[in-house]
Amino acid sequence: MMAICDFSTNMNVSARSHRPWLDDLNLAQREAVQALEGPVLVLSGAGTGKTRVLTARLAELVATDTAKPWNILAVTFTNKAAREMKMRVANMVGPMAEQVWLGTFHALAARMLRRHADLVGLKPDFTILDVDDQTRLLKQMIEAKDLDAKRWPARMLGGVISRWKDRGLTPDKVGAAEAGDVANGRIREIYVDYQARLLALNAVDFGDLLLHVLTILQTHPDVLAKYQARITHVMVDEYQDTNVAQYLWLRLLTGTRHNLCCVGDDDQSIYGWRGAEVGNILKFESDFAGTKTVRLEENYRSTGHILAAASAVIAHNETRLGKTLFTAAEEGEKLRVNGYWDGADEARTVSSQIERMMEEGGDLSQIAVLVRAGFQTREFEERFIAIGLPYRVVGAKFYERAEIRDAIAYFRLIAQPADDLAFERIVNLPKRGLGAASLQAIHIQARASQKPLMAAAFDLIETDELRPAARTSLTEFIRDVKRWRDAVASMHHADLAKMVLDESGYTRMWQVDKLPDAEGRLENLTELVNAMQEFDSLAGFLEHIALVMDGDTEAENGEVTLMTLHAAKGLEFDTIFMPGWEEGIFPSQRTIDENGAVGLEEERRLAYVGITRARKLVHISYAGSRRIHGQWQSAIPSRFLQELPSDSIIEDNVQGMQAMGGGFGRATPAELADASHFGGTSGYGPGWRRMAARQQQASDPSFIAQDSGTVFAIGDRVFHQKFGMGNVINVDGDKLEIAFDRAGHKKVVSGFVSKP
DNA sequence: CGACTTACTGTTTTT
DNA sequence: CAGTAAGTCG
Repeated sequence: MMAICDFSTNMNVSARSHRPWLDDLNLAQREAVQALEGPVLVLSGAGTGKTRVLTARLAELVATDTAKPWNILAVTFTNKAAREMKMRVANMVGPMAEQVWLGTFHALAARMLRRHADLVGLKPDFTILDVDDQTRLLKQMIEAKDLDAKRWPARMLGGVISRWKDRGLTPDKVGAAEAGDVANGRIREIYVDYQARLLALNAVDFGDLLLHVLTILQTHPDVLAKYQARITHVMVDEYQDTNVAQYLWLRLLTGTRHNLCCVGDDDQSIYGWRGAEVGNILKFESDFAGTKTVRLEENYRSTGHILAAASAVIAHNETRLGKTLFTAAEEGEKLRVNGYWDGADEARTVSSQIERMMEEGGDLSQIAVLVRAGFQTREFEERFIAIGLPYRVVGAKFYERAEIRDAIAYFRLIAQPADDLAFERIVNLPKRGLGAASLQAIHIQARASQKPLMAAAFDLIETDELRPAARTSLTEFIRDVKRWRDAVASMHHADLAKMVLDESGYTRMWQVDKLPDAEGRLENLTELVNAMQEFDSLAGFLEHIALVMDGDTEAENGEVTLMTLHAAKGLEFDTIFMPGWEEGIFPSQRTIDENGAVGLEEERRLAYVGITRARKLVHISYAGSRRIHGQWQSAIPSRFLQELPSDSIIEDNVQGMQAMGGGFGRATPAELADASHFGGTSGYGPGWRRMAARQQQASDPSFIAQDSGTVFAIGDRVFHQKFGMGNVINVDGDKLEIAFDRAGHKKVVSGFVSKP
């Protein structure tokens, strides 16, 4: 600690002083850390100490006085990564770290754009729209253009436009061929209008943050020159995930100096569908002459078998730069590969395995279940709830919940009077008797007077355009908003937020709501208000939520983590479970349909990412049949299973899977597709029989007899081993929905509760 | 205008 | 199956 303080006050001699971040680096890491000038590409495989290299290099730049902190631009993709880097650098070089331009692409771009907003026709207080706003805006345009909204859903068109923005294409740069026949060839026209509409709203979408800055840098040499003068050294994390716009942005800022250090792993590029361009990392060396390439190949995370498995799988990809991971660690346990009868069987067995690990003194927070798609978490959640296993789902996005977005719309309307989208969202929420007709009238007024909806509404209530009831209601609404707006200056924004939610009737709307999740929504609102305390202004808070969509993902102790493979990137656990390795699910059928071989390779990288998350133990599994969209379907084990090296895995076919003829390797797809293969020797009946039994139970809405003979009804007082006392608020088959006194609302299988 | 019914459609999602 | 979006009726 002393050394750090010392150092921060005495940095000029530091080049020769002890630099602790250089200790314990391996040769390759040290090489990367000390290559301070010119283009540097660090290819860092999973678990090779990438973050360490990045932060050490940043410290080294400052310590050797190669660059002043304020000359350094360090870019990450996630706020989490930015936060971590900031913290670690601060630990190394002290408070100077504050001076580094460090943040996510979007946060840095937003900062630049606010500074130069006028150059692209925006005001500095522009609103950052999220995908939802974007979609609603496009929907309006599609309707206005008389396009078939079914054939051309707003979400899809939004996707097309976003991909263009990812590639740095403003409407004028989109080629005719590019547009193809999307929206009957009118997609460019929509793009043009959409951009105009955003400008009129003084709003930008995520893609615009970068695109506008790009435009500014390209068309205003003076502005560009200022940035280039200030930024002498650039560092980029997760370079394999950059899109073309980000690449162009980096190129412009790097100027002719080319002091650019990019760290990434082409084998972990899993965001291609979101516009990430693996090509960026693949062509780095030819892009920047004289590139020094450093490969980090020593893995400090996983055992030999895990590494061997991951390497074998990823070796099946054609398009890669190629790295050979190695470790000094021992071989460790072989990967377990299990086949199960169906999804429920899989969830049940995985849960038991976790329970057993717990009994043997394992740590739940060191276990993660990684799935391909979000919907797959459900089966596990239900099982975890049933046996009372504590878990958390990563990626349940707090700020995307309807009630949070509604509340934020209120705040936005207060902070940004011209925010038409916010106005539309809440003008009739809670119901104020302002339906489609009233909104229509406001829209007409707004268009005629070229004013925002709020201002137009104000004009409208002076006329007798509206029906008396609507007029009174709207007058009241406007009066309220004005009053809240006046209170901004005199109140703390968190208090104001609470007041707004109460006075608008929004809180009451949920209080009187009888749906079981209403209570949870109210809790979320309270949490939102609490979260606002942390910020020093309403505007600051709104900027934060626009750019930071990750809620509190703080890992708590004693919980199994349940998440998608995408969400797992960058994390590590002792034990990883990867269920659902079946054709169609993983690799995803849709990715293959849409992107063919390229898509398949991205899926394979996902498998690589998943396996390499584990330090000690990997459990991979698949089910013989699965219910998808309510239909039972037989499944074929994933092709990735065959790519696992037989020396590093143990096929542990359990529970009646002997009928599979020795496992996934030898059974032909045709054999596997025939569900009867699974049924023969299994102790479980055929799927349809269990289904039928379940449906019969479910048909009686309020009562159900359990094995124990206990009958539960709505209103019953019950006891659960893990959650304590509660009241039954809903009965659905053998699933009870219970309002626990202390643990909140949970779904519980009736066998796990008893009447006191 | 709003409550209710029927049809449809289901990935991944750092910001 | 289950959640949503559009459509219909009072």
